[in-house]
Amino acid sequence: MMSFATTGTTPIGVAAAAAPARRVADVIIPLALDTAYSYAVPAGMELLPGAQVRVPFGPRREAIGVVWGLRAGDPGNLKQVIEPAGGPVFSDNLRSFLDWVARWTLAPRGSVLAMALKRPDEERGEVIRVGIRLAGPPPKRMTPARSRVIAAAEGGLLHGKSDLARAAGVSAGVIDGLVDEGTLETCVMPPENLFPPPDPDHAVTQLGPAQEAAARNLREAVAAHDAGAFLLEGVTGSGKTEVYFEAVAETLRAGRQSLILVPEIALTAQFLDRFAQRFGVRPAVWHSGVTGRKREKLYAGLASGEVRVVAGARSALFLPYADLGLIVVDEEHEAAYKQEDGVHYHARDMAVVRGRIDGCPVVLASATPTIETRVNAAQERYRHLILPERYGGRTLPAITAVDLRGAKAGGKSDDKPEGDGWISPPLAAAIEETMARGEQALIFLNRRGYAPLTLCRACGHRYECPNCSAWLVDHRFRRALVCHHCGHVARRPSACEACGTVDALAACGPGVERIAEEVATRFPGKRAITLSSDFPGGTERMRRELADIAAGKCDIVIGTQLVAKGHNFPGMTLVGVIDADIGLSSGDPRAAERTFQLLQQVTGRAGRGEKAGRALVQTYQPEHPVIAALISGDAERFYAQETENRRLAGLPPFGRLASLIISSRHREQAEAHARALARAAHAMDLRDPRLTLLGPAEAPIILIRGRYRYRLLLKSAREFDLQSFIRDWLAGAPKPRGDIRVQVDIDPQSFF
DNA sequence: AGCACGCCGACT
DNA sequence: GTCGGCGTGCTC
Repeated sequence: MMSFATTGTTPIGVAAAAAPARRVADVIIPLALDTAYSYAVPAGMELLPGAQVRVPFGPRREAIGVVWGLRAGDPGNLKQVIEPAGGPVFSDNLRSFLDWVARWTLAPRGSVLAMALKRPDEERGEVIRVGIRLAGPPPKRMTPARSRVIAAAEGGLLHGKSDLARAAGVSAGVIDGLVDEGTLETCVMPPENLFPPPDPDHAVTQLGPAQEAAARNLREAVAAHDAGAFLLEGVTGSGKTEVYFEAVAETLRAGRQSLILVPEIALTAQFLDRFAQRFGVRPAVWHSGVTGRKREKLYAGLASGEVRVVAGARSALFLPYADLGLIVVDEEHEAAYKQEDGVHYHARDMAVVRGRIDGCPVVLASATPTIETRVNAAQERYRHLILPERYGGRTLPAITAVDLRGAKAGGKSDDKPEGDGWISPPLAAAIEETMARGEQALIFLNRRGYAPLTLCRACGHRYECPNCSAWLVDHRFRRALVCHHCGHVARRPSACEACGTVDALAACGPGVERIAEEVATRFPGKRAITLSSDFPGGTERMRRELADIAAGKCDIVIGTQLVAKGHNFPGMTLVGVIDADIGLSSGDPRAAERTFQLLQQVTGRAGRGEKAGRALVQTYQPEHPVIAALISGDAERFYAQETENRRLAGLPPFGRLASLIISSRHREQAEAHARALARAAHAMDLRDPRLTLLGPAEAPIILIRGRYRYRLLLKSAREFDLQSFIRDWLAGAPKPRGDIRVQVDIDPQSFF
């Protein structure tokens, strides 16, 4: 059944000839396996290192893997490579990069390879596209629809059938009729060129002096194949995009490829059109939603080098480029660059590594760079390019705090919201004024649902998630209680589940739905819309609503962090923040920085258009460094303080944070193993103070996709090799029994 | 990730 | 007796 009988033995007829090279291929299979498996290379088979091969795997399976190395050696009774599998050859650079990522993330090499092997499912034949062109005399009976079609088909050019029908405003039936009459004829259209080459000199932009200086630096780095990272920092509207477009242009002139990494939500038509204005065509786009034939063609086009510029989400970083000459990471600070399932990696950092390995510059662009990137720039690991000015002298919105503490803390008591409302009198007045001027207002509250806590008025029972003991959030619109950690959904009961009292559920605290209710009663007749990630009707409907808002068809927008990024609302002149303190006490080491950036982004939504904007920020902690920095606009000082805090706490970028994720299908097992590891880590703290166990010993266990997960947080001094420590530790720790898995996330971005 | 092997409860 | 549930471990 297997080929053991013949492997290692030369077929009789060839035996007398010179001994054939005995070659062994070490192959990585794109499964969660770290080891390379060795296969005999049959005599006469041409194989290069990095080639894709079909190999037997297990008793009755085949797999497509990548040759990680070729060596001379005794094939013994190894199985044989079945055949080369076509597709791009993975270059030495790419394999080194994938190895590096696997080592860094402690992920199996096969899992990392799988991210680069987005293999087309099947080689499918070219679809024949039917074209239509004008061929004969006008039809005997002319109708208005028919004349429109003929007018649209004028000039003898080829038209796609559906395109032509759309252009003429008729159905395909009219065209079929004209084909039958002989006026039109069908023919085979040449395959569509999906990726027309961008033209570096299509529409050269006039740059300001600071932009020009930055662009010159980037052009030189591209031309010199200078493998280094740049931080390109500039406030919104300072022209960062134009500057890195110049680096893309230079890469195009050199005939090499550019990768522009963009957070997936920012891959909008707006961004692509901006590229098209500069380069004549839209860039190729890669993200999880690009599927089927388009994905296959793009994959092949990148590997052949034919596709010159790709704009992609983080997964685009792992593709087999033929000749990568530039990587741009736009909006470097975006948390979307962190992959938190499967292989845990941060695309921004991996981009810098790929640039090193491939020998090309990496540009990190942001208006609000993260602390780690700022420090890398300050320590001159990254070169720092600054665009200090906003285009056209437009000003940033004026931000004021609304002190909610009331009289006892010295604030003005009349600033507190009345009764059971959440909108304070100053904010309400500001909304009134904005409405009176016919402008738009945005009310921001980063909390989905109606109320974050539900309890029974009769017995005080709190509704908690049965899986992870987090509070269940009241979603009145969906008539459900929802766990925001694990997604558990329960019907909203009418009687208390503890004491049975009917209609005694009390909602505590505000969520966006509750604010929407308050807006509806306080501003009757105003058109209001609530935007959050559980918006009913999906992305398509959301997109339409956003377009309506931009067109001014809405007076008041109530939203979660969804409204903070990406979308531009030109008519928005007021932003009200209901609770700026959310997130400040979350225990997340990045809480302050995160909150600051979020509030900066959302208040920055005011006054993007013609008219100046302002923002009112409701808070119980007006003196908190985050709020104070936001009000004063002194971001630099805030970052300096926050950097110092991190240094004192030994957190990134001055140390490393890692979380061990322990997961099992059985809650008790996950708990027991996590406790054992925590004890081991604690013992390690005492022996080696460079490594510390952080966070609450009793972290919640949460259920994600059928597995209970526990997160153990560690920090270590920068020079301490956390990865090798964890590897050794896992090797020495009592073997996890059962279905327990341990994963590692270096520099995790979020903590519950 | 599959797929086989194996160890327990339910059935012709 | 053996069919099949899924828990466990291996794949050059």
